[in-house]
Amino acid sequence: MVVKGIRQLADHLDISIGTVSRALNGKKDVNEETRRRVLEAAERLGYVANQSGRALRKGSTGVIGFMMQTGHEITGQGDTFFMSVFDGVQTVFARHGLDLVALLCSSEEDPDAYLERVVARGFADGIMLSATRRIDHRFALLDRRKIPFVSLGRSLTDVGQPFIDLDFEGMATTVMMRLATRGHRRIAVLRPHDDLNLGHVFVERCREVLAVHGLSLEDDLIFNASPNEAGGYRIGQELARHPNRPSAIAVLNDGSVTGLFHGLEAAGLTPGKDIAVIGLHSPQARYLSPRLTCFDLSLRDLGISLAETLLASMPAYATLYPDAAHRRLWPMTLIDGDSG
Amino acid sequence: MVVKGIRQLADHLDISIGTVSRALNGKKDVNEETRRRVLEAAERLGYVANQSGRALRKGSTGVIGFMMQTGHEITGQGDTFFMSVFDGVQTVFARHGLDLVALLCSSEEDPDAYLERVVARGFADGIMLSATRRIDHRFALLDRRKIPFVSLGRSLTDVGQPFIDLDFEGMATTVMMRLATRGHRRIAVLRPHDDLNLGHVFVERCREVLAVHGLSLEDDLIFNASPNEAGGYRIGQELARHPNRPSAIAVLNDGSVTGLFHGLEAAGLTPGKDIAVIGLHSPQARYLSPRLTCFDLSLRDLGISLAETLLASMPAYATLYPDAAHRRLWPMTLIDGDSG
DNA sequence: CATAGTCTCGTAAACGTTTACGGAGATCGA
DNA sequence: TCGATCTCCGTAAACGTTTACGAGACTATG
Repeated sequence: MVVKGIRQLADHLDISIGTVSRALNGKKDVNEETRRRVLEAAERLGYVANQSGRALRKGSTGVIGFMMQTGHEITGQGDTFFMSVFDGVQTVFARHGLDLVALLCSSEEDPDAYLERVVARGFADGIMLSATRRIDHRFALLDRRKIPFVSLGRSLTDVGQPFIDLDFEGMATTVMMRLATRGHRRIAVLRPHDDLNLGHVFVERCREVLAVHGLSLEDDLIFNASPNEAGGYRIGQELARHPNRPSAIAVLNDGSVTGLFHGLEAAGLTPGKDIAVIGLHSPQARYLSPRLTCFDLSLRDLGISLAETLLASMPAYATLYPDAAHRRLWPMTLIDGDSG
Repeated sequence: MVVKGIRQLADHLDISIGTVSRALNGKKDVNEETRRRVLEAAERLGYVANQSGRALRKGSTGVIGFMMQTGHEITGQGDTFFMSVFDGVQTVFARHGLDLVALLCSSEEDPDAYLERVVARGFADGIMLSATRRIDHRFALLDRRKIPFVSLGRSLTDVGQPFIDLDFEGMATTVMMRLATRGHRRIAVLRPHDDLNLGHVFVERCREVLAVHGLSLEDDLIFNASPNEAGGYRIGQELARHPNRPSAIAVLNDGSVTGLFHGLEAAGLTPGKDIAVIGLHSPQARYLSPRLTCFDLSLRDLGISLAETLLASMPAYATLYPDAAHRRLWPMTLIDGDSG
């Protein structure tokens, strides 16, 4: 048997709905014996408070939305990237009875309009943004709606909200120093869609680091490609027939590495020998040939930090996370491979 | 300026909230001029009906939940697999004002309890299941709660609900026939966690097909592994030192292929030469060395079909999809590669 | 015994929306 | 002119929950 409303549960117990509600919500002014009865009955009859009624009354939904865009391959993150981050986020949220859901915006719908709609509806108590663009209207939009949010990634158009981003500056420094000291003079960069912010941050820092070594990053060695295998393959081919071929390339597109290797090989070049390749973060790095030199980062921990940062900006939870990072660049450590 | 309730919007227009609501919802008994004014004002002031209030009154949320488990690598499908499916699902849902969200169940929470909680709360009007297990209590649970649902995958414990699953029988037939006629006598299978249903369906059909050729599938040639690179690597090593090594292997774990190749190579074996490898469906199939022989399937179309199937089982939409498939095995076509 | 305090519970209002119902005014036909 | 019909709109109830408020029954204290 399944009971449908608090009214039914209350009738069944011969108690008022007020007391039932208080018992279920752990309020103090309810007899322990009564509470036990209520809890037992709720468990046995499968009663769970209705989401809409509860949210309407409390003014909060207990839901946090992580916005993602389907179809489009835009982020450049690999297959299990988000699932690992989510797992970390959940660990934190579970402590507070919050639920994480992924808000899936179709490739046929305008992301800004989608987000505005979802937020205006009061669907979630907080929002997590990813795939942040250089010019990204979502920041101003969320700011106007006064909803707590955090972004996984930076933007030129942010509004002072908290964020966590990979430390692309640190990554650029590490990679360029390594390549320069190993004698590379012409270095290329492969980055995803130009609208995304991360590629710009990376390239900018690369230029600074290279300048110290008296080197520069040539414009014709900055490649954009879809963060998938086909994109990487195309660039591999392009590199091979480049009139003034670089001797190394830094790849921000995780999903492109396999394709890049293959594209190079198809053109007769051996990655790691004819051209050094350094990647960002690939779970399959150890299983490529040659083994990919790339970075290690704990995605689950990143998720935990992301969740804590968001909660710290929500009045109801702020005191619980007094020293959560407000804005943080997530450190990454290089792991040696055979590719560069 | 942003308006927060229908009351404010109504006051601003000097109209009753009833009329405003009717105007916004496209009811007929409202003057066209009035409707125009309401729509214009709502747009300008950024009013969108509150989710909780609307859902509470209407008894439906307009949300469909797709359940996924984070952390656990169990399905073997990556982010891009589901993102493609989601994109198809969305195209259908968008036509009806439905929203798809991914319900993310943490690896620390019991999936059955999680689903029960979400459904009992009335969070969604319909549910999509994936990563279906051989014995999967979620089917009975959803059946008991009388909520429309569809599963991407089969189970021994289903309850007659609609499903769509990959045609593992067809796949098994194609693969085994191909291998047998090419002279392979000892054939292995790599499948994900034993709890999942798909591996059993596949193996069963393999046995039947092989029997026709006077062959059998040896128990010690059926491998289980986590559907990731590490899992594949381990099996690669294991195959190499197998006392009676098979000459071919069918791999259901998409995420394991890279690792498998590497594991074999590390042990001195060349995939496609020393041992034939046929995969399931890998976006990077063309970019591996050797090129992976595997199957092609349109994930976006699968998503469309999945959505239509669900809607067909929901009273409110059933008449719109009179000939949606109730239970369907999704066809897959083999693409030649160099691996087997 | 009177009073104050404590514990427990019931009552009712409120959250924001949709919608059944009915009423006012306009139009129309006889 | 008078119903009848139609168009448009306002009123109020209902959805399921939480919670402020107050009341009744005890207990403690003097």
